[in-house]
Amino acid sequence: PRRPPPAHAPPPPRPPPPRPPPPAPRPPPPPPRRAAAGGGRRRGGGGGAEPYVIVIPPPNVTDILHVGHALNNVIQDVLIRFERMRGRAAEWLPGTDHAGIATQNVVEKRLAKEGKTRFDLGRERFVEEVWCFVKKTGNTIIEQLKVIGCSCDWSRLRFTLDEDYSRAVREVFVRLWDEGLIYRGHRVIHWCPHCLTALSDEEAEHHETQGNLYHIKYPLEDGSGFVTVATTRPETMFGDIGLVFNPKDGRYKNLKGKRVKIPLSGVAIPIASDDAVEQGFGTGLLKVTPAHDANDFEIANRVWPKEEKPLILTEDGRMGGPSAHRIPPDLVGVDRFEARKRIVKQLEREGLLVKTELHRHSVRRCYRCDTVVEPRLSDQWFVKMKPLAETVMQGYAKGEFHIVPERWNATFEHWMNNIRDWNISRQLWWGHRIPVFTCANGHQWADREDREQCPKCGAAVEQDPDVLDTWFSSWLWPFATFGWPEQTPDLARFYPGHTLVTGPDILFFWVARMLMSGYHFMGRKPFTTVYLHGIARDTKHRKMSKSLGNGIDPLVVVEKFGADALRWTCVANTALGADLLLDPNDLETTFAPGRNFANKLWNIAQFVLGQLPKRVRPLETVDRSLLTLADRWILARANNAIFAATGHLSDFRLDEAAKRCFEFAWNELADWYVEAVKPRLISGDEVAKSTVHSVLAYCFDTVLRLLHPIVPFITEELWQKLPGRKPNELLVVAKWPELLNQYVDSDADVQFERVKKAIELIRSIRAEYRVSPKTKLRATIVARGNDKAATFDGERDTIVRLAQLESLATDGVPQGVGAHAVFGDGSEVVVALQGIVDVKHECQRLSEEFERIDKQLTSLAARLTNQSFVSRAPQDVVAKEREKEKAWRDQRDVLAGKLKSLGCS
RNA sequence: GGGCGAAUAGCUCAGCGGUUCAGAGCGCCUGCCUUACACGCAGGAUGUCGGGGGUUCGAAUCCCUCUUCGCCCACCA
Repeated sequence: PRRPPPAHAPPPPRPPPPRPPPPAPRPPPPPPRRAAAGGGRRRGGGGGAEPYVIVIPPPNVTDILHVGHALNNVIQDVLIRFERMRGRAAEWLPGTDHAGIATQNVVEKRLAKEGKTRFDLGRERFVEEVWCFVKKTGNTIIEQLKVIGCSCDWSRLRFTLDEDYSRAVREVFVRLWDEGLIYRGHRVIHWCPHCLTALSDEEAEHHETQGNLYHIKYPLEDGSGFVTVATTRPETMFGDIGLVFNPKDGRYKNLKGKRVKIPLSGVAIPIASDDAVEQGFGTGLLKVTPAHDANDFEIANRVWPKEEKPLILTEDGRMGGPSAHRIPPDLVGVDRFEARKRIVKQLEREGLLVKTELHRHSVRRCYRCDTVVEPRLSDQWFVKMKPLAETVMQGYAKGEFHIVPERWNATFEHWMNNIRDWNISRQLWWGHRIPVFTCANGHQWADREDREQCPKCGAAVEQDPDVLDTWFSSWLWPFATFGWPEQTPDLARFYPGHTLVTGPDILFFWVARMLMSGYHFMGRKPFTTVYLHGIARDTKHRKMSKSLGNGIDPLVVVEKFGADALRWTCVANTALGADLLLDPNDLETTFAPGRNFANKLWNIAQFVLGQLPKRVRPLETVDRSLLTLADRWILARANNAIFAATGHLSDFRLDEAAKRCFEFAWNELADWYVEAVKPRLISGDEVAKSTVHSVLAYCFDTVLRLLHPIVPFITEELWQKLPGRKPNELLVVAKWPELLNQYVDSDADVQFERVKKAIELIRSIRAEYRVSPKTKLRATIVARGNDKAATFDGERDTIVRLAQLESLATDGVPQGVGAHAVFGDGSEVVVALQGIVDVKHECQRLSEEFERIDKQLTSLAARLTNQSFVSRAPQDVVAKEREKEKAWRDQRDVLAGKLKSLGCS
C-alpha cells in the first residue's frame, strides 16, 4: 500500500501526492548584516574581510515585482551569497528609484479617476500627494524581493529622493555647472505630448512603422506652376519656412530664389538649396519645418539663420501654439493625427495631392507611455557628455572594467564614441528640482542652497521650475548611496564595487552613465564587471510586459511552486547573457523542474536524516582504508562538484553551476550512492555503518552548501537539521566547501563506473526479456583481468541489490543458457535465463551490438591508419584513440566469440 | 543604412575545434507503490546540429554565403 506522506504534510488532495517541500513563503534567510557590517564599521586596514559589493539596479518605487526583476535579483543574490560564503564581506545595497515620469504618471492616473488633474492641485499639493502614495506603496517591491529570498543589506536601503541622496544630486549638478559642463540649449528635442515633458534621446524609442509618404503640390507664388514635395507629416507644413533641394540637383536649379505658397494657408516661403537633401528621396525637394524636426532645424540655421522658427503644435499635440495664426482656423485645436487626415482630404479635394505612397519608417515613441514623440523646439538643460565619456573610455582601454558577455563591447563602444549631449530637464513636478536660480537682474547660477535673494545684487530670485531626469540621480547610485559627497567610512570601504548586474536595455540609460559619473566624481571606476543578463520573454520572444498581458507573476509562482523553484528556473534556464524564455500559459512545464528538484533534496534529506545518528564522525577522521569503492567514488564526485560549481560561479556561469550540482545531488548521490550504500546501512557492521554515515553527512552537507546560493530556502532548512549543528548556526553564513584533494580519485571514478555499467547491463537484459522486477536473477561477470574481477567482487552487494540478483559470480564460467552483454573493456556479463532466453532473439541482440561496435571501430581504425591524423593531431589525442581502439576491439572480439558459441549465423 | 544575436530531439534550451559530445529538462513509449521520494524508480524511442560552400588530420563547434526570426543604433523628409 501507498506509504503515508511525512507527518507535516498538508492534507493531500486526490490522488494523494507526496509531500512537497516547503514552498518557503516565509521570511528569507537572515540578512547578512553581520557579514557586511562586520567589516563595514571598521575602516580599511587589517580588520574585516575583503568586501564584495553589488549595488542593486533600483526598481521604480511604484513597481511591483515581475519576472524581469526576479531574474535580475536572483542572479545578484546568487553571486552575493556565493561570495558571502567564500568569506567576503558581501554588501548588496538595495533601494528604489523615484522614477520621475513613471511615478508621476501613476499618480496622475489615480487623480484622473477622481476627475482631477495635477494642475487642479497645484505643484505643492501634487508633490505631497505623490509622496503620500510613495510612502504607502513604495516598499511593495522591496517586500517582494524578500519573498524571493534576496539577501540584501536591508539596513542600508536607499531611495533616490532621500535627503542625503538629494544633496549628492545637487552637488553633482553644481559641480558640473561650475565646470561648464551644463548648458542651456535651444534646439529641437523629443517632446512627449502625453507626459508633457522633454525626453532624452534614449527615452524616445524607435519603432518601425508603416506610414505614408504624401506627395503634395506647393504652388509657385508667381503662378507659373507647382513643385511637388514629399512628406510623411503634412500637418507640419504650416510650420514650414522654406523648401530646399540639393545644389547638385539639376531639376530644381531654376527654382532658386523663387517662392511657393504653403497649401491651405497661402503663406509664402522661399526655395533654397542645401547639401543635406538627398536627391533620390521623394521628389528631391524637402520642406523645412525647423521647430518640429531636428534635421530641418539644422538646415534652417544654415540657410535662413535669421528666420523665425514657428511652433505650430501645442504641448499636448494639437494644432496651434505660438504660431497658430499660420494655421487655417478650422484646424486649430485639432489633434495632430486627426489634422493629418483632414489635411490630406482637403489637399485631395483641391487637387494638390499628387499621390500617397506606402512608406516604412521609424517613429519615436515615449518609453513611458508609448505616445508618438513630437520633435519640438525648446530650451532645455544639457550635459556635455564628451569629456565624461572620454575619461571612461581611457579606463576601458586599460581594462579597468569589462562587460560580460563580451559581445556587448561593440554596442557600448559605439554609443560612448558617438555620445550626444544629455537633455536632463523634465517638465515634471516629481523629482529633483533643478538648482538653477535666476535673479531679476539676469544673474544666473547653480546653487547648493535654496536662495531668495541674488548673492550678487540682492534682487529677487526664481528657481528653474523643471526637475531633473530621473537617471540624473540614478547615475550616482554606486557612490551617493554610501554617503558621497561626505567621505564616509562606507564610501571608503564599498567604493568601487565589484559586479553590476543588469539587463542590456539600460546599458546606456544607466550603466554607461554610472561609469561616467564614477570616473568623473570619484576618480575611478564604479565597478569591475558589468554582467548583462538576458531579458525575460515569452515563447514568442516578446518581452514580458503588462500591456501585452504575457507576464508571469513571480508571486503566483512562489505560491504554487515555491521561491526556490522560481529561482531555479531563473538560474538554470539562462546561459550567460541569454534571454530567459518562459511560457506564461504553461507554468507547470516552466517551473516544475525546480520544484521537483527541491522535492528531491527534501527526500534525500528524509533518508539521510533518518540514517544519521546524533553524532557523526567527521569524515577527515575516518581511516581511509575503511572507504569502499562506492565511498571513494562519491567523495571524488563531491569534490568534482565543488571544483566545478566554484569555477562556474566565478565565471558567472550560474546555469552550469546549477546543472553540475543538480547532477551530483540527483544522479550521483541519490541515484547511485544512496542506493549502493543501503546494504551496508542495514548490515550489523557498525564500522561500515559509521563510515557510511560520515561519507553521507559530508556529501549531503556539501551539496547543500553548493546549492545554497541558488535555492536558499530548502537548503537552509535542511542544513539546520543535520547532526552536529550548533543552535543559531546558519547556512547563509556557512563556509563554502573547500576542494579536498585527498578525495580526488580518478581511479575510483573509473572503477565505480564499471560497477554501474554492470548493473545497467543487467537491468537492460531484464527489461529486454521482460523479466518481472520481482524475479531474482543469477548473473556471472567474466572479468578481463584480475584487478577488474576484484572491482566487481568488492561491490558484490551493491550489484546484487541494484540489479535485483539472487547471486553474482565473479569467477568461473557461466553455466546454462543466458543473456549476454559486453563491457567496453571486454569484460562480460552473463545473466542466467534458463527457459526465458530465446537463442534467436539473443543472436539478433548481440549481432546488432556487434554491428554497432564494428562500425565505430572501422572508422576509428581508419583514423588511426591515416598518416596525417597520427602525425598532426596532438599526441595525447592519438594515444587516447589508440586505447579506445584496443578496448573496442576486445569488446568486438568477445561479442564475436559469443555469437559463434551460440551458433548464430 | 549600420551593428548584434538566434536557428540543435515534439517543446524550452545547453554544448561552441578532438568523435561514447549528438546532451538536459519537460513531453512520449514499457515496466514498477523496490523499506527517502509516483513532484518518484528502472528500461527505452526520437535529431542529414537551418541550406550551400570553404578551412582542418578532424567542424554542431572556425570562415564565407544564403534563408528565416529577434534585438539595438541611425538627422529615410
